[in-house]
Amino acid sequence: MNRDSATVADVLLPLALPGPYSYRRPPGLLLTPGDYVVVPLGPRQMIGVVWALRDAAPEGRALRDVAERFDFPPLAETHRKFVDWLAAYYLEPAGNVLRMVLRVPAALGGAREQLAYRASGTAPRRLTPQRARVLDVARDGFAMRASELAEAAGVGTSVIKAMVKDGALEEVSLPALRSFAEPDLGAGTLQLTRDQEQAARELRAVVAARIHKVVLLDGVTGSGKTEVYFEAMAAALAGGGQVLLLLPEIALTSTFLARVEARFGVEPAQWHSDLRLRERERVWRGLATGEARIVVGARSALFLPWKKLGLIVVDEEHEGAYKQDDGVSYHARDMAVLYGTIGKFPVILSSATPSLESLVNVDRGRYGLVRLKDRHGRPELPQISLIDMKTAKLDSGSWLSVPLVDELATTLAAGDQALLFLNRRGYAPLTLCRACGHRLECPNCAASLVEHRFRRQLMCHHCGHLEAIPKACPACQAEGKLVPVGPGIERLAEEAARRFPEARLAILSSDLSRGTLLRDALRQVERGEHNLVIGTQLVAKGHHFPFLTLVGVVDADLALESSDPRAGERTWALMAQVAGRAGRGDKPGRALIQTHMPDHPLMQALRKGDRDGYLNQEKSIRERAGLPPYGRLAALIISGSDGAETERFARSLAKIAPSAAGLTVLGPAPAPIALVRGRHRWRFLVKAQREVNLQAYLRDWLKEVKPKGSLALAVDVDPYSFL
DNA sequence: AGCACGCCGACT
DNA sequence: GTCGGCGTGCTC
Repeated sequence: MNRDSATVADVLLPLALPGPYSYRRPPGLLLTPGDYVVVPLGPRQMIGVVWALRDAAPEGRALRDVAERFDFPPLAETHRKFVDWLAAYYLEPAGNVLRMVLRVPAALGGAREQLAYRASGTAPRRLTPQRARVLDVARDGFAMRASELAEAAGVGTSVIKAMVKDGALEEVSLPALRSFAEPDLGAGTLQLTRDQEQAARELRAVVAARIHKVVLLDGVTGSGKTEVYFEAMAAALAGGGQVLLLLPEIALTSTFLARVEARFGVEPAQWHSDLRLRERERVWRGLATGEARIVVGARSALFLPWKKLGLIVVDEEHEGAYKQDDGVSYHARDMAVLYGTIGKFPVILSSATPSLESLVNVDRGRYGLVRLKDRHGRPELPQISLIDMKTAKLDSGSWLSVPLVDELATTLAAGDQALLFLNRRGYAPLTLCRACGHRLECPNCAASLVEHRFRRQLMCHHCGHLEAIPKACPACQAEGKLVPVGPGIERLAEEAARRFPEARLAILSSDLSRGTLLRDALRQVERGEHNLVIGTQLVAKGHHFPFLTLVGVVDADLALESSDPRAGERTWALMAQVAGRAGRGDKPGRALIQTHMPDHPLMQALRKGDRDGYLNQEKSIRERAGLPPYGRLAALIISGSDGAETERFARSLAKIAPSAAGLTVLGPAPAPIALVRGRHRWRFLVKAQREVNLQAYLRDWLKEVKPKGSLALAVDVDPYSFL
């Protein structure tokens, strides 16, 4: 395409439109695909990206002019393809995906010095409600730009201007954005074991070949995978590319970042949800210009405007948290692989408990495999013993069996650290009335309310609904008859404190509020300031507790009870990871697992440490059922505020489902939790053979469907959660 | 995502 | 009689 002669620019806007909109290129404005531009849309101006240039205008439509082009490096072609492919894969409008790229509003503004405002300490002459809100925001915050301040306070910028004039706000100029230093690849070269060196050599060779290839790096906790993929990162950086290290959000700790910094001699750019706006802006710009070379980030870092990515490492690749909604529901590991395919660069998937998907891709020869043994020659898992809860001694009102209590006592007496794992937040998952049997339920969801005793509230874990714990049963009005049923970690902590009054207890769950509180608590545990740790699954993820020698799993059956076909695989990973927390350099770890199903193949495999045996069995079950990774799935969720109407709509969809070879439509059926946030939910499951074009089928089926009123239809390609 | 247009309830 | 609630639909 001759760019100078092109008269029409197709501009993708960050909106759920069916495709790019066409604008006229004003003479004198040179454009190239990928340019960030401002275009008029209805009454307002919007930022978009030039997706294509053309010579001819479409028939019968008067085009409006591109208003402005930002003086900024264009979005790379690879990245634009990535947006298009991801959109097609998940049946999302491309504009919705672009929105995830353009999430940093001010980043295009320029690196110039910017004015910001903060409270001066003097009261304004007149204190209007608007001004009070601005002061509220400005007082405890950092200096903010006028627009940010206005938005945070919910006022117009004129209020800010007037307050500056009044002396209530003072003007400060924000320093220009800090620049990124060039990594020093020799800065922290690490002494590798022979095993690690061999693995690093293989990965370096893949990176040096500059081709697309996926390699699974499989090694137990403590085998030194991190040091090995650092070497691959160094090779990619040496080749001039940018590098992305993806981590589950929870594993993005300062400890981990410090390791990266030590190895590469520079502070890596980081990307996660707690980042301040200004830092976001800095990273976004740094990546687009190519100045920033390394990003350690959570899943949304994939959408940063990479100039030239040369390698993605996905740590903890099995982690289910990689599939979640950030506006668009995508699987970050799968999309990392897709990006590598488009950008023709390698992708490394690292895990101590690889996903079945990745292992099957290794079997098929599509992925390479690099396996690392434990540094100390220890087996993959610490010694695991099962406690059969059908026969074990258990005091009444207690959740810890006698053998587990004995082990805990021994461990604590020896001055070691122990961990009790229970994947359930709150005090009790269920509250019943002893008089009439009534169960306390969420008013918006078909789910029990969970008692949170520390907060003195009942909480719904599906919609966040909170209410006070009632004195009388809401059904029969009987007083003092409500009883908590079953344990959550708060109740477990109560028992632990009763049994071990001397222990220094730590309770870790996502209730600690995300972010800094939790990070602090984890650091205290790492330093050994607590000797008895009680936690939900977040303690299993990527944290190293150097003093821990005993792990007790209070209820291993919980995760197996779900209707999700990946339940077994997930439970294996969870148990292996929790158990893997135990043990340190000189002392072997031990894990005790309480279960009502000691004969279950999963439990037996855990006891024997037989990962491959268990996974082979799991593979054959999936293969026979045609489930992923041997077949493909998509879920269709129909929801609406009226139950009958929602069901009718779901059934009408079933009637128009086209029939196709190699593909089965199951449903509609009420979703496992049929009511969430006051919305009734029905679900289809589409099961297809691998070679069937599932997306094409879904597009064809749904092309003329327009949900009316409160009805909504959502498509989940490759579903992970079956809610 | 905004923003307008549009059709039904409570107010100066 | 109007103000305004948010459902529906459009924006090159």
